[in-house]
Amino acid sequence: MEKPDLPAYEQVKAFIKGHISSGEWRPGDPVPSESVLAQQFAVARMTVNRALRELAAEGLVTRVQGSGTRVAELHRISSRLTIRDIHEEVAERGHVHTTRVLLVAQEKASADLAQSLGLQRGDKVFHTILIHLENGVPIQYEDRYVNPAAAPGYLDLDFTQTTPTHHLLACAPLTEASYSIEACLPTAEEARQLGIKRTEPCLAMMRRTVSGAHVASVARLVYPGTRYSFAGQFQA
Amino acid sequence: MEKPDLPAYEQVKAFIKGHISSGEWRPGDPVPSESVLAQQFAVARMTVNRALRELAAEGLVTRVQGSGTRVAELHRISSRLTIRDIHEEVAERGHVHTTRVLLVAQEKASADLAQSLGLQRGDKVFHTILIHLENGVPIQYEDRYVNPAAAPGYLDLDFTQTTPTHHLLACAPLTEASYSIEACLPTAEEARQLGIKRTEPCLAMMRRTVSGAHVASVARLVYPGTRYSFAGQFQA
DNA sequence: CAGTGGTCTAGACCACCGA
DNA sequence: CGGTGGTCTAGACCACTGG
Repeated sequence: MEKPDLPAYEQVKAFIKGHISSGEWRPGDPVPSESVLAQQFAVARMTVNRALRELAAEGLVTRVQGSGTRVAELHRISSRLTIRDIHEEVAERGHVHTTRVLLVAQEKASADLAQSLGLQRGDKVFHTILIHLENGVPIQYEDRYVNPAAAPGYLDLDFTQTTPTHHLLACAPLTEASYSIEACLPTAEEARQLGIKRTEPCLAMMRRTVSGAHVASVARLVYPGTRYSFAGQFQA
Repeated sequence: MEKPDLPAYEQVKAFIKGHISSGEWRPGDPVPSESVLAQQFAVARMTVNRALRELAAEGLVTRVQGSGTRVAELHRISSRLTIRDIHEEVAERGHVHTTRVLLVAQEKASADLAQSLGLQRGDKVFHTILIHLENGVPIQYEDRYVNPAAAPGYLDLDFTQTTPTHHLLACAPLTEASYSIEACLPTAEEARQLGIKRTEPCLAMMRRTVSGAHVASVARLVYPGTRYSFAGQFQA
């Protein structure tokens, strides 16, 4: 009795999922129409519609108006990669997060940086460099530029108490973000601050966040390869 | 006239999204109740319900039965990382994908491997090692173990014509997958086959796929850091 | 208790597809 | 053309929350 009274639309979903994951219905095969399923389960078509709509959103089936519903070609495994505030992430592991502040400054934007932030060359930008530690061990080197228009009070923060991410999310509502992850070797300075050898590979994430009309911030986050990994999973 | 007749539920979603991304409604603020919005837009409550349900699924609002709907704390930026068949990925860039086959063998599982695949130590497993090339340049070293129960005919494939991923998806419907990405240095053999120096950092993805009751496959995919990166983006 | 969201119904009209 | 999915309605009952 593990499913006392699953909602009807969940029962329909489970029915379809079962046939798909058992291999009985193969990619490309048609799924019974909404009206057929509605009769079969003795529920309203709207209920079946919700079930199929959610399965489509999950990528398990594809739907074409006028044509029908089919089992999706599962060639793209897609999973959510979640990027979180590092303080929360460490705290959730039951560990202690501390921050070492290396630089808090106002600078003039270089041509490249101005481009990234949507500013003019020479415009003022905020620049911080921090080391994040988990139980005293460095796990991230954070080199960040912030658009003053998005977070005017940024430089006045006490970064040992608040992470840049936390403040930026609070004061510049996030509308868009992009990132890329690659492998690299640390610079001399990064290696020194992270306490690793220059030959130790690292994960580098470049992240750019947009808030409304402004690019809020661009950051380069370097993680020692032996102390960090990105993980995720996918469930049908 | 860019939105001739957006569906009603989309209009409600747009209304809410607008207030959130403009910063007018801040994280934690209450969103008008379903009945209020239904009156305001002169639509049925079901329509508003769908709008709010989808916004909740997108992570923009949180809903608690009996309490209400609130603007979500946007502390987790979450985006879809899509894992795709490398052949498709290369083909989509308009490039040529080729494969170099280094090993196709049947082996006895070591204790560790048996554990990963859900088998007993000494059970037979299939093992392949391939190099994937994009326009003749090595971009991935694929070291894969396959559970014979999930893909009995695996060893008979011509891996210069079909990728393991492609065959596995076709013959063992995917129900679950997990992965982790980390930075590493290549082994001597990996470096040699990829044509890189042993000091060049790489991205390594460990991937484990499950099909129904079986673990179908575990693979280690090594990418030269200078030739590959994972990228994604998030849109509010 | 009144208000909220969670679910469901039995209809309906429409746009679209394929034969 | 008939069948499909896309959307919508005006009700309904329920479980849950908060004061």
